[in-house]
Amino acid sequence: MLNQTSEYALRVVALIASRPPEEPSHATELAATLDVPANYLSKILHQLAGAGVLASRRGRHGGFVLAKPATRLRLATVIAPFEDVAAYRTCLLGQSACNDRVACVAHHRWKPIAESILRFLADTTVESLVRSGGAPPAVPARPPLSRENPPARGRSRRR
Amino acid sequence: MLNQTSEYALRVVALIASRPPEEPSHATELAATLDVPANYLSKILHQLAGAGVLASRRGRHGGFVLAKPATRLRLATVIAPFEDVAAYRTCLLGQSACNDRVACVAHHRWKPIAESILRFLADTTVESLVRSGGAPPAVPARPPLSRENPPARGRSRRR
DNA sequence: TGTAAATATCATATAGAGGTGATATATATT
DNA sequence: AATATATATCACCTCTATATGATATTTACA
Repeated sequence: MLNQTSEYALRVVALIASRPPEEPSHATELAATLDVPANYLSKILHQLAGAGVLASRRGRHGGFVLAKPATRLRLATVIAPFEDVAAYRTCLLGQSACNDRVACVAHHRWKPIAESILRFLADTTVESLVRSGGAPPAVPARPPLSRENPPARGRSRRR
Repeated sequence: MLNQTSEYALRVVALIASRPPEEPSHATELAATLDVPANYLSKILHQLAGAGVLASRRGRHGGFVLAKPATRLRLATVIAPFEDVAAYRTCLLGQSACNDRVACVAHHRWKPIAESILRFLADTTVESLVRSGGAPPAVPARPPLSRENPPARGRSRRR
């Protein structure tokens, strides 16, 4: 779904966000914890610092911290340096001329899904991920797809 | 979203499906119509034939037709040879251990979206795309995002 | 002031996606 | 049987994501 680099970026930012901001995290330790190539992660961290997502400090007692509160960090912002997020707005079939007026054959069916992806990335904060951990959200503010997603007639007998 | 090859596959299958099945479509003509590299498309067509999506006939008056009715061709089937569709079921953060029990921090928020993508690919038929063309579905079963997407409250006074 | 500990940067490697070009093979028509 | 018109197949090319490894630079502290 996302490219590898974006995945690393999200994971490392979430990890940093889960730690007390007093002492910065070291690149090598982060890499070991996440089981990600250290040198590669270094460059990602550097790019995230350049993008204003992280702040870095060099030298002894250096490391990385969030550049701003996790409550104000959106997933889209974190992956923006590595991924063309806006591309999800575009045509499923990769056609340049595809919009509400001149649409590819999939446009009207695909659009709501593309929008839900974009909204997820644009609205979800790093804080909300870290806060809930792996647990289901305490207040499921949004009954996920209730009407857009009628009871799956026929083929899925879920449990 | 999809890789280039999958996009070509969907487009070419939709194009073939839009034509009378009596006379098969030629690879070179399809490539020209879709503005896709001819040699590359040839290989894709061949793979689609191998996958049972298309039927091919060699020699003069040869070409490609659908191997079964468009009503029974799902998008997921068309792209399956080129894309690991099941990967969308997996973790947004690429973590191998991520499911309802042991979840990554994004799992419970991401899951409904991943499922809507999978459902779209698994349920949508080639016929439904071709039938509607680029037009919005005749019966707009779904008022797009009225409630899920409230008027951007608050933080939007940026510039 | 020297040194250890950290980030920053440079140079290179590798595999796979996407693409090109040429040739082999099958088939309908003459 | 010959030929034109198709698909099938083979060999190769190029660029980018994903790394790997080494070195340079900054900083805190003994």
